[in-house]
Amino acid sequence: MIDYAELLNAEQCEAATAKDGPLLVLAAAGTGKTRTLVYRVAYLMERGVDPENILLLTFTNRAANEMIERARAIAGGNVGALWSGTFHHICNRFLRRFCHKLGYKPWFRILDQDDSRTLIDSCIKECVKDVKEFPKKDVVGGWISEAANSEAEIEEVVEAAAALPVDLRGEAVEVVKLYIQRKREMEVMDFDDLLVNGLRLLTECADVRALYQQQFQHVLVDEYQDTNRLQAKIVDILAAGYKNVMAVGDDFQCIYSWRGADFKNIMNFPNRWPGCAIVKLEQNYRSVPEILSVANESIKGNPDQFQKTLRPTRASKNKPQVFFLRDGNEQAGGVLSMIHRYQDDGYKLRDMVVLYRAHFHSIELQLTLGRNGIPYSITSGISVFEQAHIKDVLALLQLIVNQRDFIAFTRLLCLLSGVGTKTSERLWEKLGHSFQLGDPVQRATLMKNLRPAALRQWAPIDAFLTQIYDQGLAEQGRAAIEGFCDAFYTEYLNLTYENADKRGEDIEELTVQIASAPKLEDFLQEVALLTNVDHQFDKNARSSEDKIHLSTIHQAKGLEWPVVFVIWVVEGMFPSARAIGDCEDDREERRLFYVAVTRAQNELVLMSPRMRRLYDGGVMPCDVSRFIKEIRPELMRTRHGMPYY
DNA sequence: GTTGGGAGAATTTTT
DNA sequence: TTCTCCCAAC
Repeated sequence: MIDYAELLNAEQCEAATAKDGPLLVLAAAGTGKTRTLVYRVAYLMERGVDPENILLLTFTNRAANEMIERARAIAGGNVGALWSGTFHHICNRFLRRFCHKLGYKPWFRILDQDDSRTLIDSCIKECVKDVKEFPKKDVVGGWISEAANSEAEIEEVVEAAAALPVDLRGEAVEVVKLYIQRKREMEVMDFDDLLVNGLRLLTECADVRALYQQQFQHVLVDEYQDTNRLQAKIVDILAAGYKNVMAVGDDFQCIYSWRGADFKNIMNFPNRWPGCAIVKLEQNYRSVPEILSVANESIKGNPDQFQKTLRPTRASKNKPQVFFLRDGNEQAGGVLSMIHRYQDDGYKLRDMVVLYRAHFHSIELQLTLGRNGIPYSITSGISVFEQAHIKDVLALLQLIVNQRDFIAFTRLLCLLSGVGTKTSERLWEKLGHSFQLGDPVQRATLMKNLRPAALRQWAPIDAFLTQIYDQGLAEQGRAAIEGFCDAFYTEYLNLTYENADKRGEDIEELTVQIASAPKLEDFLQEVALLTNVDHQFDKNARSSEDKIHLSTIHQAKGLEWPVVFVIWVVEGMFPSARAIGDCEDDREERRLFYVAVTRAQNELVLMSPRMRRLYDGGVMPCDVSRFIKEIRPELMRTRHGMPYY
């Protein structure tokens, strides 16, 4: 029997042991939100709820895994049987089982952003007369995603698009319709389709809806402030049966509205769920009072919020520091000397993090750290699984698993010199729109139609395919990758990339992961949904090396470190000029600043250079960020120039 | 049809 | 600086 009142504070305990019915937990930063959720799960299980009847929706897969592990430690048993993961992940799970009701095949593939943009590009080329004058694939992709996530018709979004001249609207709609058609033909879904179709399944198929409403006696949602319209609907439907829905979030930390997240979801939650109990968690266990003062003060100016004030529990320590520096290089030097100083104070590198608004803000710092032998890890912009060399290898596996995967086929064949998209299309026709790698007849057809140069490269691949299919090893993945690398890909890497060794290592790591996955098919289906955040922190947890971490603020969501640096706190970069645009709405940027500040436990260092060097060698002066100016000077220690060391 | 060179543009945040 | 796109040569 767990003594909740002993282990949790009064607020947390109230939330964790709340009686059935809708519940909104407003959990400010660092108030033990995860802890509360974990104990809620334990409490439900103690009360006899079967884990299979609990659904836990989280923002990253990593968060889900962490909660499961912690719950297992407390409640034991078969916690692993509970349903958990991101909305995309859970929808994927629904769809794998029931998508035939929407006319899909259960082996549909998930396109990652790169695949999806490539497909959009080919649609543009197909329907647009003057490609030069037409918006690029990323812009078009933005419309498509916006339409999906806000449940708008594509015509509306196109009409509202500022970047699009009126006379191109017709073509724009055509492009989007073709994209939708192509996805259907190829049996693929993009990220948004997972949510859209997941919701359709629940609204259009009464039996599926009833099944899951029956199953999920309790629905728990973490980071509810960052749900979008579709996600909120999904929650509402799933929880409609038992009405046991627990939404946990903090409107101060809504930082994904550009992706369709609408913090009105959390503001209106009590209206949508009458009789909803509300618990506020305001006792902060993470940060020293000096950091909380800065956090509270910085967020105060934003209107339309549930008023919450972080109450410190920790003893007083140092005030946050602000450094005004000359430029990015001096800033990097400043971070470096502060790192040394904190090491002298007994902090490890892994206790520290450097946060910034956008990935490219970290370039100088990476160089400086590298030159000075400070090991660092970084969650970069592209996911590990989105890098070209990984996708090349995965294409082979995808084709093994699904012989109709034209995207994978093209990717694979275009690796051969002398083969481009046209040739691959021609071959695909010749092969009858499918390519079974294990079929000697089809492979012979392929080889007959390859040019001599390409054929020379393909021959060793053919030989190794014969071998692994003879030995029945193809479906295992590991043998396939290793054979492919030996026969062709390692050499290709060496000829194509300077850092071929590093890429080779990535592939080896991938091989290990695939070998440890229960089923190749499942791994391939999930791989598009694994984020670099999931991957990065898994990897760090496994590694014993001591490294400082570099991250965007978005990716630092939900995490904490003893020492936090925030760099480039200057107007135009943070707040980002692009994010604010013309409408001068800086509320979300301010929330982002709040998130950055509240990651810190003991020490917070803000850095604000006076100028920025541009790529062409020019310089651009920078104003101090409004976020620094908004904080009363007496709350911080300020210094002009480099820190002493 | 493919490839590689050269010119040009441009730097948010991510499932 | 780095990536992307376009065009000209194979």
